[in-house]
Amino acid sequence: MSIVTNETFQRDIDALRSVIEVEPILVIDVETNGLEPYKNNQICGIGVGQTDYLGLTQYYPFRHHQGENLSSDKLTLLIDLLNKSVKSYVGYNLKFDLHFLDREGLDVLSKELIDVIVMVRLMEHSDTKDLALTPTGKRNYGEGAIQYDIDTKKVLRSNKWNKDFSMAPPTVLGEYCKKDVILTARLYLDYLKKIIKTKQGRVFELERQLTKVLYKMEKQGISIDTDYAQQIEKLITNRLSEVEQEIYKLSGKEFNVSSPAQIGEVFSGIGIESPVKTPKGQDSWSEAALVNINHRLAGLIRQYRTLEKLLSTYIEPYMGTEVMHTSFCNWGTSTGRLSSRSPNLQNIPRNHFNLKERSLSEDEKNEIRSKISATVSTKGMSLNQDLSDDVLKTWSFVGDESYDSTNINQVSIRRLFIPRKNYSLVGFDYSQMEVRVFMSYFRNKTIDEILNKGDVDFHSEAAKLAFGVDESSERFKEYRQAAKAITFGTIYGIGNNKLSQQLNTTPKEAGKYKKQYFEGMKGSKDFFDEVVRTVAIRGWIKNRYGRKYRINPDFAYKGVNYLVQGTSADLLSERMLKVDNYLEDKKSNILLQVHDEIICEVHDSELNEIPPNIQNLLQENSLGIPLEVDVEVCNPSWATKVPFELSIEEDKIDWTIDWS
DNA sequence: CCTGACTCA
DNA sequence: CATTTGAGTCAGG
Repeated sequence: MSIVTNETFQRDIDALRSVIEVEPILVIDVETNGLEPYKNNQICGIGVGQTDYLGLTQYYPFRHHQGENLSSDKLTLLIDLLNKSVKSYVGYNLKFDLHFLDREGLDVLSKELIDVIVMVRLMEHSDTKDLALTPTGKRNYGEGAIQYDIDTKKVLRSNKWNKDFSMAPPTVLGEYCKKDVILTARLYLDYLKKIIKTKQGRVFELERQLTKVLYKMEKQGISIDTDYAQQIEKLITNRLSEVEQEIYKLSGKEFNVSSPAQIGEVFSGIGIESPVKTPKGQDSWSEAALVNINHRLAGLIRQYRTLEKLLSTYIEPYMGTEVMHTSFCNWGTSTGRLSSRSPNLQNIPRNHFNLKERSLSEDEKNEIRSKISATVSTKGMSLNQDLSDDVLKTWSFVGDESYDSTNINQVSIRRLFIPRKNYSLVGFDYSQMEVRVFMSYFRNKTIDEILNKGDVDFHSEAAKLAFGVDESSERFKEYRQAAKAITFGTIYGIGNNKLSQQLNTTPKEAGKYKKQYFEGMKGSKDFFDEVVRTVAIRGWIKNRYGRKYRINPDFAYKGVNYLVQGTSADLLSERMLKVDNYLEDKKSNILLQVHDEIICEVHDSELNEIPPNIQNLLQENSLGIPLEVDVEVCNPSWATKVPFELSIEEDKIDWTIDWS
């Protein structure tokens, strides 16, 4: 009997105390009334267990809407015991549970945190997407091991308790929670062995420490300018209905502009078919298709989609939110990158948007034409006709990174993100990180010369090496573009077909460019071939941090991408531990990570000292790759970036020096 | 190539 | 009828 009641509490907590005394490591899982610890959700009960899953498991119910809850003084007693005696917590997606427990007074930061889902990621096949507890249990131990989950979910649903688990009685939810604890413990022990056996101890240690750093970032959150959110919500809604009305007018009827099927009907009504097909052969109404339709309706639909997306993804979730807390997953990707959820703060638009259509000068039209062809070529499309003025005009809503806060017709999503009082947001951005890591895999004299040039344009250097041209050549820009496409194509593992689309040439021609590139970029071909050969033979490779990738030999080319992206990711994770350690006794904090950059809040009193030190910490690395980090101050918001400069305090200036 | 959020069907 | 699922689209790297 280990659904704890008021009557058995003393005996149960004594039993718990004695197992912690023997081994101060505890598996933990909380049940809650929702998924948002920083909004109104709370725990309704706490499950604990030994890592030996045949040992003790208990469920302490506190806030169920039916059945027997423990009195609140008992919650205090339990938390006190944990704070005093436990050294390590083990959990499945552990940060989630800890955010809730933190609010109940649990000491998190002085403990060792072990997230089993992170361990599972290190061992699973790279193609495995669903790492949730029950699918993982099923993969490892079969259907029987997770039957309890299926059964309980059925009960919860039939009673309509599935939206809010605290509606269920402790007898139902407690048993369920205990079984989750047991399954977590079993996975922990098994995966610990697997990680040791595959010699991934180092990368696991990195991930284990990273878990706490991410936890701190999530808890800190980032401040939102709620006034600005309200302001642009209104502006965008108004603009959206203007656009909507014009779409209805042009198409002669009202319809759901979000529905591709209905867009198809409207276009066929005015005798237009899409120049692009979906993989299934239907008419596509994607951006790449709409761009090629010389009709104002196409431009307005693009605009409508963008405005809708802004509202639903980037504005509504922020309304009335003073501080936004994301969740970083260090188990979400097959390469080892982080991902960010609810909300995703790693895909906030960089560019601003213009809400007012204006007539364009010839210069502006040409600017837009080149913007369109750039957009189109990166998506592998070609532009097959010139657009008339009324269509071109619909493009005036596309902005760039130069947000102007005084222009009331511009809106920027990054403008929502502001520093706390007495802080500045400072961005630290690796320049060409993945290219540098790629080159580091086949370092030789030629490559080292490029890597050590400092702030260099890699694509130009690659063009020079591969095609024997220099800046004086008339066609240098084309060659540079080709080199850039091949570098990224190789890193991403695209084929000649897709490469030829990006280069706007035939696959055969693309193959020729690629051959030239590999010959000029000494060592790159050997590296590429070696990766493909290894994956094809034995089905796995390891990156520079020892992270193992199990890859389907039919897609062996993916290996290069995994190595480059994964090594970059692990390198940044490793540096984040150093930065976190450095900031421990400071007022400043890391807030976000966006794959090749971190964003920190730096206290005014530390603004001269900290940015250069973080820059140095990020540039150092155990792989000896020459890395360049740009430091930019984001003031007054994330929308505006200015290169960092030391601010000189007047009393430190030596006025006796004659600068003339 | 690697993601996550939203919408429709 | 409510809920889940896959595809399509688009934001970031």
